[in-house]
Amino acid sequence: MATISDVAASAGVSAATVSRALNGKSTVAPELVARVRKAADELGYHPNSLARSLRRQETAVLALIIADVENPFFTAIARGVEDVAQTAGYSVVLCNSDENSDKERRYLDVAIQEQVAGVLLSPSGATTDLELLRRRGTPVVAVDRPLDDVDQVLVDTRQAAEEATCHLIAGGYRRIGCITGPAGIWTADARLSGYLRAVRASEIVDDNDLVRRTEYRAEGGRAAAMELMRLPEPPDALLVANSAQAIGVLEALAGHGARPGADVGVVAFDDVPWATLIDPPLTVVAQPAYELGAVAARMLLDRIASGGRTPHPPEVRTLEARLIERGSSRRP
Amino acid sequence: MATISDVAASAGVSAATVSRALNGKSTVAPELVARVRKAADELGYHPNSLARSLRRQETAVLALIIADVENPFFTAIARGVEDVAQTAGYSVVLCNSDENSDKERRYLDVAIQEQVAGVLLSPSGATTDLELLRRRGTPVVAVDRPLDDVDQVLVDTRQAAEEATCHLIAGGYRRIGCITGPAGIWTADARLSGYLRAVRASEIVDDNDLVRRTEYRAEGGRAAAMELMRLPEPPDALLVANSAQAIGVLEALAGHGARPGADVGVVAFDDVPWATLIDPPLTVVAQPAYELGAVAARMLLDRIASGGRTPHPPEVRTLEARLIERGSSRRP
DNA sequence: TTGTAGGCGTTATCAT
DNA sequence: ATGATAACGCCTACAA
Repeated sequence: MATISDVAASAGVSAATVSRALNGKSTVAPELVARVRKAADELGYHPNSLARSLRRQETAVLALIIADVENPFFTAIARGVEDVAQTAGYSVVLCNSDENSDKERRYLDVAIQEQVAGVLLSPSGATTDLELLRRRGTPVVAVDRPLDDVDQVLVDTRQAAEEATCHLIAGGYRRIGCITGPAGIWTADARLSGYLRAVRASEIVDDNDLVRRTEYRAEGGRAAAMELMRLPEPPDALLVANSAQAIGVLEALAGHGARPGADVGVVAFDDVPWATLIDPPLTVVAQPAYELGAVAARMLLDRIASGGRTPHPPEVRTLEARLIERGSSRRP
Repeated sequence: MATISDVAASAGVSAATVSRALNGKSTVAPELVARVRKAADELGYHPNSLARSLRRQETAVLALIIADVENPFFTAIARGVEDVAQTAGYSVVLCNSDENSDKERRYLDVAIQEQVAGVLLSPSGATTDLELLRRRGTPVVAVDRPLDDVDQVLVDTRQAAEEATCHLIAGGYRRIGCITGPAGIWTADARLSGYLRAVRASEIVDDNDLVRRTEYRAEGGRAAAMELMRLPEPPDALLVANSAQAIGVLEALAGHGARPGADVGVVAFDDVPWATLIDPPLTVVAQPAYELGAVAARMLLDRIASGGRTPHPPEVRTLEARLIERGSSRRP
């Protein structure tokens, strides 16, 4: 690996000049720039990013901490982040917090230790402590879930849940249940809140016992749906807050011989590729996941570029979700 | 951030002693070790990994280069890698090559430049050039797809394809088609080869025109299935090499009013969570993706630990896939 | 056993 | 505009 001094020697200048020429810093004679460029090319010189980072006290790496790598919603976010970061010359370290505050904290520690340039975080709990990052001046952007005093990119998920519930009501369903995520996870709370708002604004049954909170996994959805369907007065429709849960819910309904749409209306969050393969096809709330990641990455890069000079207060961008009506929320 | 000299000062020793004490290197007086530990704890000292890496010429980072982050098969691999790496104190940088040799090469460059400790790679083409990595002595492990002269963790995918095809033959299907990935991708070739082997060993129709190669995406699967179904003599069963393709295939079959199982037997690679949600449920070849990642990561860490002293020649581990028979490959 | 000193490759400061 | 020099934080000969 050629170093900066190799290039300097080859171009007949000092290492400092090479550095300046290659970084387009202060004014270097155009002729020297050309000579340096040529020498660097010939030697196949690439600056050692470790040394550079050590010196600059900052790496060209972003940390992306998400709750579940196996959830397509989050991988779509990751893709958005990656595409934007990539073109700006940044790498992305993907960290899987597993909806676990401890793991999340550990990854935040790693991020600090690795001196990443910025952190993208979808907080798993309410307990995220950003003090250390703040002290270092490392910018943070919250993705999909809010966080105090930092830039945020969210989905108007409450509005989406309300709309989805209204859609079920309009379809003639009257005992609508809600299966959402654990308390403390913002998206879970927001979806519940939107659901409640729609229910209460209408004449339909408002029964607390039709609400279930469970982890964002198939198993949770299955258990919740089974409980609800065993009720003396089971729901005639379900709003499901997450696609993994939806898998469990649909399995449970099948187990009960209840047909989506005809017997139990179903709307689930997140558009999944298999939504149209099942019968009837699944009505979903499609979230702009890729966009979420791309926008968040851009905000983070802006903060990084502005170098902690905080030229503007924390900003909140809210993207819209889109209801895609299919057979599972329609009586034949 | 406390540095090693802060700790040294606080413990009343030299920085060198702190380094040795904390790294458990050569013999340091037990009493001093204790004093250093205490000082380090009190100051919340964490070694600066940048400086350490610059000095050691190696980082505690693994690069994982996969073909598609949105494919659950690869995310499961990633999880396996991550879990193993994590417990060994390594971070993982996840890179998405998009089945694109250029992107792959770019990421390999990044890996070299970032001086990662090792690379896990599922090669997108046949053209992967490892010369630079080799020169640096960076160990490489191939995952899911082979690569010359390096450790490899593969699935016996040809065998699995053969078995799946035999299963279809045993089910009474006679014109079995095969939709596989692009030429040059090993898994695609191996699956085709297993399919051909089974077909040729039996008495059923062996027609080259029943084979289609297409990208590993839903769109590719859809197009291929449509073509096949429009044939004068369409297939009565399909072996599909990938779950994304399977989505397209199933959509195409539905479009043709062909029912999986009854009209067209279907077996697809990769067990997906929604396999049991569709009607009839999808017969799949379940690959041990998580295991694949975990085993590969362990092999890589072994190589790293042995520090290029190449104590053993390249090793190939082959894991078994499992056929899960469901309704889509059964005539009612 | 412990300390001293040099260097990993860059970049920023200070001269010139 | 350019060059010499120091420093980022750590590790490891080598010396004591």
